[in-house]
Amino acid sequence: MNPSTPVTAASDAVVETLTASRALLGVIARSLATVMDTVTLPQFRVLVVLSDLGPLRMGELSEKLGANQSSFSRFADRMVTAGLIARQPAATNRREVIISLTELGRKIHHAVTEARRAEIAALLGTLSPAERAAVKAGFEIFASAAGEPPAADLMIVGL
Amino acid sequence: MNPSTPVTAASDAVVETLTASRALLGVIARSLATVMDTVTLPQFRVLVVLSDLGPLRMGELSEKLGANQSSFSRFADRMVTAGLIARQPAATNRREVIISLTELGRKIHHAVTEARRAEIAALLGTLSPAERAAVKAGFEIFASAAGEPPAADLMIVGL
DNA sequence: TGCAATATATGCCATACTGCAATTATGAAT
DNA sequence: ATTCATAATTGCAGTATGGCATATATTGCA
Repeated sequence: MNPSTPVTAASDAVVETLTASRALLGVIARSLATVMDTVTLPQFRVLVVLSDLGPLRMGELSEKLGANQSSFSRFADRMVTAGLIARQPAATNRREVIISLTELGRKIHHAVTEARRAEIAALLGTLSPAERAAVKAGFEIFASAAGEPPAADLMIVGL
Repeated sequence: MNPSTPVTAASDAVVETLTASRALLGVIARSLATVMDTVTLPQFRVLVVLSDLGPLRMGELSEKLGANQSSFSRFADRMVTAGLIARQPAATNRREVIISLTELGRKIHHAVTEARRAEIAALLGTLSPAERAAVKAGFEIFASAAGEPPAADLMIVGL
């Protein structure tokens, strides 16, 4: 088969995509490394969800995380003890409990996000403007074709 | 600030990169979803290492995984019981134990890799040849700037 | 008021993973 | 041959996560 056929060009693109995905996974992993002595991966996932969606009821939160409600209650215990989240009774309903990020929880989430952003910025900074434009274009096309991953999918790997 | 200044162009590229990284994380997560009832994430990481490097001694393997040697011995117990890996005494040295993938272990690793490849191929298949070329170019530039992530980094997230 | 539904928490228990210290088996060296 | 070093395992103990069934508190409805 001729290396310049569309089929080969397509599988080349697959290979490049897989390679790039490993590189990005490295960035993600390193961004997490600094906080892994303070939070576990599942716990960090909670920080992400709360950061994205704001304070949530216990039930809603456990559902978003795909966790058993009773398991999550104890899971929350540990995170409260660690000072990452706070339980507060709902204003309107005394049997509901609202979970929100504490300052520490917010700070940890921010640190990870920022580390990720900074590493990518540094990396792109080493490129020429033309290269950077090519990266932006390629990623833009890919991301719009792939769409945002459902939250449930990301939960699988705890990120 | 004018939206067409280099600075803005650069941060646009950062945003696109972060968005694409989430999309790729979704692909990775989904590829793992099917096997998560058979292996845990740390266990899958072992399959990856053995698949990349071939059979290894207990000590080498535990070191590559950043795990305590005694912890890993029991970790291996579970994986042997699950039929994912096999212990064999080394040919040259009766005190060394070599760990290798079983058929099942190999099959699971392959299933994940293949699922990942297939989803990306399908995704890229929806693009025009020009778009696909742009993706390939962008990812190629990014990947070569980022380099392969150290194995230790990937271990952090268990992938 | 009494009863059903809802939201959370607890009792109980099981598994995965982890580390430190001590043990066993083997190999290497003097 | 005895001693030292190396490779792996095991005893012991602890944390994190998970689920099922049950209990408690509160709300809403009849």
